[in-house]
Amino acid sequence: MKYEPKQIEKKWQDKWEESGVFHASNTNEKPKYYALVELPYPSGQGLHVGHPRPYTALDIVARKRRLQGYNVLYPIGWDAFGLPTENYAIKNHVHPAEVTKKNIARFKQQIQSLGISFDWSREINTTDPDYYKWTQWIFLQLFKHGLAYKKEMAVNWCTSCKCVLANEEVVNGVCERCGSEVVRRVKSQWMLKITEYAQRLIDDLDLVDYPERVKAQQKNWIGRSTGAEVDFETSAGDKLTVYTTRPDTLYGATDMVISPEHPCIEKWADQLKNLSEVRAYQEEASKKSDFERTEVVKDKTGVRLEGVNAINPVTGKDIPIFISDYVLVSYGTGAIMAVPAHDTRDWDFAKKFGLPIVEVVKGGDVEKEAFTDCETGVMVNSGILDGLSVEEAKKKIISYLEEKGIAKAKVNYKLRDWVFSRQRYWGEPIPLVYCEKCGYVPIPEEDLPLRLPNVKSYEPTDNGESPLAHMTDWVNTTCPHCGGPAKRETDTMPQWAGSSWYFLRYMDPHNDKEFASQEALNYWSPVDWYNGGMEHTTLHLLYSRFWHKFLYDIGKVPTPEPYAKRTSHGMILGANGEKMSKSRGNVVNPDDVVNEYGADTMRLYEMFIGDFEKAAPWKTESVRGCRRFLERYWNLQDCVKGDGMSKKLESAFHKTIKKVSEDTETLKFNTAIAALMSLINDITAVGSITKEELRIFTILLNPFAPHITEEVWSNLGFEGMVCQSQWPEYDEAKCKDETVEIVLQVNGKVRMRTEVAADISKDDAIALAKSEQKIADEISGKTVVKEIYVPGKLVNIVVK
RNA sequence: GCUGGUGUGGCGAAAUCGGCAGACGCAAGGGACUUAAAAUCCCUCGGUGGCAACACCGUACCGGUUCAAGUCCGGUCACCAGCACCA
Repeated sequence: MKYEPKQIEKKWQDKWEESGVFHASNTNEKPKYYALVELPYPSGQGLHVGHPRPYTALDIVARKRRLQGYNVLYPIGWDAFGLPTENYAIKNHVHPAEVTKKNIARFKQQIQSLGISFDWSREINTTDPDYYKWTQWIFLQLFKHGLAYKKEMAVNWCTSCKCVLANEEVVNGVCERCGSEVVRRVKSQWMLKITEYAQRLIDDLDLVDYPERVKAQQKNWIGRSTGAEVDFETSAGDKLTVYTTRPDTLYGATDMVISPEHPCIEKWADQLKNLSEVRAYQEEASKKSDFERTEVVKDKTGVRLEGVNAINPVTGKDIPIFISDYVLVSYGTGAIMAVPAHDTRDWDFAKKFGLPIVEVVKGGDVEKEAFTDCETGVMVNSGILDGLSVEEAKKKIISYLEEKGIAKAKVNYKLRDWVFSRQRYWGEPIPLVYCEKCGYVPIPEEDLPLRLPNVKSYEPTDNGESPLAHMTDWVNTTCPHCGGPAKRETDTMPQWAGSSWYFLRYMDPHNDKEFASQEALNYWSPVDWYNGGMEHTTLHLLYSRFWHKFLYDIGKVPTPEPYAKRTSHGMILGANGEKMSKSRGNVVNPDDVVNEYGADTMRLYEMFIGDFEKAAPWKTESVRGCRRFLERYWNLQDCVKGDGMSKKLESAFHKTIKKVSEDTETLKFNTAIAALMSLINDITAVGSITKEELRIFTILLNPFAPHITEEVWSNLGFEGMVCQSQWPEYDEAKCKDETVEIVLQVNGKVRMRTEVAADISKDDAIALAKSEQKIADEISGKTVVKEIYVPGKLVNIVVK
């Protein structure tokens, strides 16, 4: 009997689907387990070899949990709104919904060929009106709670997509998706107040089990800093407020810098002697893209505001005010106090403009460079602060200024609100109408979903309006509030909307009364294990935590955090170690691998390739090794002799059960497979296997290679399917061998190895070592200083 | 610059608490079987020296702690990812 994956894989996939073994139940006595992978975007290229890596990994976890007696939810769906589909539709004159349907069919067929144990009865699709009804509903709740607002603001505009991008979607000044230039444009946009949740998004990271790098990256992105806002009197008779994290250096503030967009400039326009110069600088700054403005290497530029000065509140001195584009209007108050001696940017600026540099923290040479160390410095030239440490000085100056009413402690975040509107067709319509009398009014919840109308052309427009704006029939409507004429919002939601809550829908996907029932939410929440890509750490992962916290606040979900545990997989690279891409010509299609080697080999190889969390290059030669292993396993069917556990293999089996059980919990699939390979080497050495041993081996291998193990299971005549059997237990006592090989060392150098009883005493072990001729020769004539015995490992005799 | 991470054979990689460096697999070389090839099975496989037993060296680099360091500590270099004029 030869191993022919083609003949068995489809057969078992059909049996699993027909029998519904992987369908989760919402009413079950068993403990629940919710395993989740990021729902894919069904692109036109189909699956590539990177997709199955996380799917297989959590499939192993899901299958193992079922064998351990859990009621497992392991769902899948499609995040199908988005630009690539829309662009393809425009180019080829097909409806995006048609493209989406086709792409999904292809993805589904490909994923199913891998034997992933998804519960297909809960499949969702973010572009399905029955789904986006609830995306719109959540948006309306955000709106009703004041967390969605419209704002005229400078936004990132992708020149090629002709669409606004969120800050998170701009990478190195270009569009994350298409790589085109991103410019600033002032537009009125829907915003979501994610900043209101900034602190909780940091704090609640303590509640969850995420990799350190994910937590660090999120904290970094939110960018909390503590400091103070300080008011400076100006010669114009008003106040200029700055934000600083170093209030301790206030005595060293010798000038002020405000951003070119700062409103004070308009206020002071009449008093500025060099207004035209100031205007010219503002004009220049406004033309620059964000990327140009934030390039670090470039020289500082700026213009002094002639005619208005500020007064340092502690030294009483007049100090000049500059405008410069190194100060951002969108952070803090858009104005800073410059302390050239203790801030590198202020130092550069002061050097360029010949401004004084006053040292107020001793410890460096401020003529050579800014001294920014907060740990070691001591305050000088600082009146009431002299002699204090930086930390002490911060506290003292803030309370001193607070008493005088000119400062207050302040926390700031780098995180900005989420730009939520897109000027494109293929997204969820924003369910609001604009009425001249009533303003923005939500459409009634019972009218949801607000369906995307069929348009003839999806072309984005150059004036920045959504293609929906041309559909006057659809746009013109009546105000749900006053009944007067009104216009629909024509922007759509960003792609991130649908994926910000999809994991909740899986819990109760066919509910038409609620996004999910309370019972389902209470039963399944939270997601027990969520695996996804690192690239989503500051996008999807942060956005969905925000939405979930909001739903928690309004009493709709039972837990403050959506995901109890998050892990991240590494990318699968081309054979040349580069990222797989069409242009590099190094793309491997999973269909080809499945065709040639079978899905089980494909799965096994993807798990064996290396550290799950690290990137790994694909090597087709290495795939063979996994196929060989499966064939050796297949051939064990011909070597079955006897029942029960054989003495020879007992401890090897217990050790392997232990190793595989533990390693699959810690993402070490590669070493779990290595352990199974070792066990097969042991079995081959013995020459035969009992039926019971093969039964256990089959269960252990089942989560990794589900098809071949079902076939062997049925060939052996066992009841039911392996995937419904029970995960084997190991006995710690039986994991130990009776004898072990230990190393005999002299002065830490290995001199020889010997077999001893596992429970040998220290004295006996050392005596045994000394009785060996080789060791005795080494130590003779020397003084024994120390004797070390590490049970099961080694004896070390230290001599002088 | 800041944050997090990585550095081990020809290659992918292993190595709970500091305790045999290189498990497992790939590739390569040799052998068996075969008319032959493929497949399979067996052997070798970090470096240097040696006929050999064996010895010495070896986990990016320099130093330290320790009976013992890939692992801990201090410093340096290189690479990867994220952030970056955020005051």
